[in-house]
Amino acid sequence: MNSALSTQHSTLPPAIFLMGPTASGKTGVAVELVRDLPCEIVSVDSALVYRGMDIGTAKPDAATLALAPHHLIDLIDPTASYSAAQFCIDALRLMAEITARGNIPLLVGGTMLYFKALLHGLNALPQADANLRAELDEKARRLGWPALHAELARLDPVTAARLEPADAQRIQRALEVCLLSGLAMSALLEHPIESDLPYRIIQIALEPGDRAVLHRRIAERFDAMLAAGLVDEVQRLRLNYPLNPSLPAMRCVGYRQAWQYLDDEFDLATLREKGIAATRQLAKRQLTWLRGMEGLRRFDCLDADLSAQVRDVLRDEFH
RNA sequence: GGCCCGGUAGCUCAGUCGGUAGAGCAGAGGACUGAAAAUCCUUGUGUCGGUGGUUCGAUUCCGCCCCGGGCCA
Repeated sequence: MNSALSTQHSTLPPAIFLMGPTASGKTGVAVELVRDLPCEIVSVDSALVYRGMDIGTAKPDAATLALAPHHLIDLIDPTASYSAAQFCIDALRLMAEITARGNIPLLVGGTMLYFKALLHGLNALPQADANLRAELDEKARRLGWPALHAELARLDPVTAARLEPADAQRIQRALEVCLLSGLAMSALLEHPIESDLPYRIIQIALEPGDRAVLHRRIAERFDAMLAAGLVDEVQRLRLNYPLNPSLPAMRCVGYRQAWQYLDDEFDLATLREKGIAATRQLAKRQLTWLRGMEGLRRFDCLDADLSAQVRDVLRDEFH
């Protein structure tokens, strides 16, 4: 049973999406595939882009990267920010380059918004404006986000209606789009997106058959991160960069909690507990994305022969 | 051994002047367009430690027992 995509667009070059929640074993599968197929890995992970954030992001180590190079890791300093739109630009460029070399792009990661944006495209919207965001933050500090939600209701009632008054991030973005473009974001979002990806995409999802086992893996991995020096890593980052806890990099799972621990907000046992809980919650959100996606080949990431199963399916696809 | 304080949701605890109980966290489900490992929404039945008694009715009052912690010996 071939997918509709593979039969309808058989003339297009192939690309593989390998998606899964944190701790599902994506990297292991990807490394196996690289040994077996002429693939190049493109990371689809909003946290792996940061230089110096290695332990807490479970970034593949040097030996693994030597065996299986990853594109789109270590792109920016933790003071900077990345975005879904920038990811799309970078990923499309890399996919074209990889294909031109005669290889298959293998996109691997857990940032489902990035996968979605790549697959379905993004509308033409103004990009983020740090100064405007700072102004809006300041205004929100004085008046509260519900007040800005009310302001949005005047500028863009359609968007305001679908956002909760407490959804600071989306209210801020919607106001930003309205103020920069002079148009309601909802109006801009009505334009059709031209986004036919010129690839025959094989989408693979890794999901745990038993959530409790994934939870155990998450706990073990977080303990390993602590043992490997996660707290020291964050301490080092704080010394080397002018960071603050509201930066996207320092909101990452594990980093946020280590930051609070270093600020004496709680003890080590609490850091562990909160770090593990935050990781579980991340995995849950990732699984919610996957559950709603269509056209995926789904695998139980807890199966012992997971890599072999995926490899066999891909071999069938390519022959 | 005696006295005191606890034992209520997975965890920390509140509460019921006697009418079978509710917060935070965790967990579960969901949303998702340039910060997305983000941001946000929904979701709380548990022999109220056990057992006798009083009572129309006990998780609540009384007795005994069990389990923690503390003080005195």
